[in-house]
Amino acid sequence: MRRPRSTIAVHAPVFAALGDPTRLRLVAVLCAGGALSTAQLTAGTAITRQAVTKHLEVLADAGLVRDVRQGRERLWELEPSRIDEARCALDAISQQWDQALARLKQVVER
Amino acid sequence: MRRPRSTIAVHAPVFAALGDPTRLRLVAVLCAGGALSTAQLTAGTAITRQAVTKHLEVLADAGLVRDVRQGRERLWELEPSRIDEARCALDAISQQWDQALARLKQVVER
DNA sequence: GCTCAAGGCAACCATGGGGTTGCATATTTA
DNA sequence: TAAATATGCAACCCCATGGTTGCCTTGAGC
Repeated sequence: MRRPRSTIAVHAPVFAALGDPTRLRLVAVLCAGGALSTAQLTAGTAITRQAVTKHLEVLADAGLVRDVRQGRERLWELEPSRIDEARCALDAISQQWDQALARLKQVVER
Repeated sequence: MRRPRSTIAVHAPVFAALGDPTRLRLVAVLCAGGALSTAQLTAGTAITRQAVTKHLEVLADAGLVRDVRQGRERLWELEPSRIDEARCALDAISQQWDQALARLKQVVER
């Protein structure tokens, strides 16, 4: 329970940000739709604009999303650089799991 | 903001479970160490056994981990079937992000 | 049977997170 | 300029979550 401490400190906030249904949905929408304003992202949601704003800022703090001011609008888009880091984190865990699965199979089939 | 609702409902809890540093560390330890007892997982931690138990049960509720009683011990191990589902979720999001990245590059390089 | 170690259970606490309302501010646009 | 739109800010609420302590139960080993 020692080695991956730094890795964990980096990746846990990303998972935490993705761990809310509303935020995961926002990410999905931004994946599909490019840059959208706060109002656009609020439309079709059952919650308030302020609540959506809070969620978007959580995603921004996790580095998953970025906001650009344009006139009176605040446009939100995926953060490309951080997204790749997040992908690496996911891949790392996937590989760990692969190895664990391989070990389990060995044990079972022995 | 409509289509991926069911997918999201399934995957968000998994990310939420991984979104805590303590739990992410527990998963890493179990990846590396096979089945370990609650006491073993608590050793080396700054928190109480009961706290560790709560975290492990959160992971179990998310389907990431499973417990097996053995004598007076409670052994914890990764849940193979659910782990694969989680991997699929991660891959799905990775692909979404890949597509989003591709679109972004097209826009930038245009 | 006794003793010790591993857990279970329940109560309790503090904080943070998800949401809301109300009102002020800044841009468009007619 | 006036009206309408898109946000910002701050206070406030409620409850889930991460943690703790205290005490009881159960299995292992002598």
